[in-house]
Amino acid sequence: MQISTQASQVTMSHVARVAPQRAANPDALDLLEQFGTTVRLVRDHEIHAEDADAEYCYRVLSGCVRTVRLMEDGRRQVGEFLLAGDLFGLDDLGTHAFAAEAVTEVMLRRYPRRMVEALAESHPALGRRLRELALTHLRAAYERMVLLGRKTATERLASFILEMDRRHAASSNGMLELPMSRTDIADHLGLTVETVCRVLALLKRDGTIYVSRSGFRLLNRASLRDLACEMRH
Amino acid sequence: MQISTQASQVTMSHVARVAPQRAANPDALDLLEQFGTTVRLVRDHEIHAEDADAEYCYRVLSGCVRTVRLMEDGRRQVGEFLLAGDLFGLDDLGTHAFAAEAVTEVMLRRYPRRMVEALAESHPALGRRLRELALTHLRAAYERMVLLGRKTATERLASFILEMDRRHAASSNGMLELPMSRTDIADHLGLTVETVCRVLALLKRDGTIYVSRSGFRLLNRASLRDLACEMRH
DNA sequence: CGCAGGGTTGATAGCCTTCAAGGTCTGTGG
DNA sequence: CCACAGACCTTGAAGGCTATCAACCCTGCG
Repeated sequence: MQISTQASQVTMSHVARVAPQRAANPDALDLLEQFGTTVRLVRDHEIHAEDADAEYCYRVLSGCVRTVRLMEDGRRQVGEFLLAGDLFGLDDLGTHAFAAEAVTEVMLRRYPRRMVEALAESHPALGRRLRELALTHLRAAYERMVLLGRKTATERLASFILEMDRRHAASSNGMLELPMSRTDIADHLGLTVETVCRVLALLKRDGTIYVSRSGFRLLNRASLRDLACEMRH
Repeated sequence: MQISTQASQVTMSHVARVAPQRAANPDALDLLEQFGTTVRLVRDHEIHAEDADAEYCYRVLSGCVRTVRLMEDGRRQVGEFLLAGDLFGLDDLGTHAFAAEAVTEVMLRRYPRRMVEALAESHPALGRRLRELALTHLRAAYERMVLLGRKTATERLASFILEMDRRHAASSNGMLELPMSRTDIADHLGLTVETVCRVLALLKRDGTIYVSRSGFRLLNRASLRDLACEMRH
């Protein structure tokens, strides 16, 4: 295990919040902090396997994580990408439905599930927060069902780029840096690498986005929103 | 509104449980019962709209409900089918992400969300149960992402039939009666009606299932499971 | 410098959709 | 009781979107 566990000396200020909140109104999730351990993982390291007992849950401090489901014949579905501030490993009951892997080198804060559940028992606010979190994820999952079930390749890419732009608060100088490969994006959107490339080339030609190997620049948000076929947002 | 609200005289014995449990270990959800109202709705009646404030949640007593998302150009995604015993309307925070409609004539037990949330505050067991429920739905949602993102038409149908068979406890004489139309099934699986028909015809020719207008008979479960491409179950 | 892995582009194929038409069932009204 | 209308289902033919196969490019790194 190439995990470098550091002493649990992380103060609150170092920990990205799940949702930015007023300092006066601390997040119930902060309760977990005292039981957290910080770990650093190299690129492509498996954080937990499919079907593994859900011993821990995690918060991404930096870097990017993907959740993955592999079919016997090699077909792959990327459930989601987790960015700094995101929690994962809480959406499972006994065992994880998806594996989790480091897309880039990542720093994670790791919490024992057993401890989380115990805390939730004694702190109703935490229990409430956990349910709220599950419901937020559920809504995102339903949204993705529409994407996977009914949207075209172009619509999927447009939706994906907008979602990433929305989540990626820290986009330096208007550039949306995306750490995952084209293959990862394809497996997330139910497409192939080639289709992802072609659609990105189209959007680039249209002047809708600028595309480089590791990122995008959104040149025409209105056009993207039209393409994404979403009513809200 | 063609809702016939009946006096709240339903005793526990009339209410299907979400998950069958030992009578000695009552479900925390039973707490809601005293605040429930029974309503009967005709086929195709809208139970709640997309984006509607989530005022109520529901338990299906009999019949079938679908959750639906409509895109501007008419494309439709059926989120899920709810059968007797299933709860819905709890998976939303402020507003419903999908509309809900009666597939058949349905009897519903309706509970005010406000009351549910209040009860969850004072009864930790209920809060826990609600989170458990959300996580169960979340797992199902992730499973469906694999289906929509990576499975072929045949695999989708096989998975669907097996899922329905699993959930539809009361299948009289081995016949799996499905109340929803081919169009509903298609919109649930990200396919067209025609494809659903063709694949069903194939499975029938193979001798895997028997198909009639309103139901199926599973003749070869092993074959179906192979086709479904699921490791578990 | 050469290699390996990811990215891009082109040509072809295939699965599913679209369009079209006919079939079947059900409920309704004469 | 029967005829009819309409909705749903089924099947066929053609087309399109995306996948597959293949080749080449680019970049980072040993």
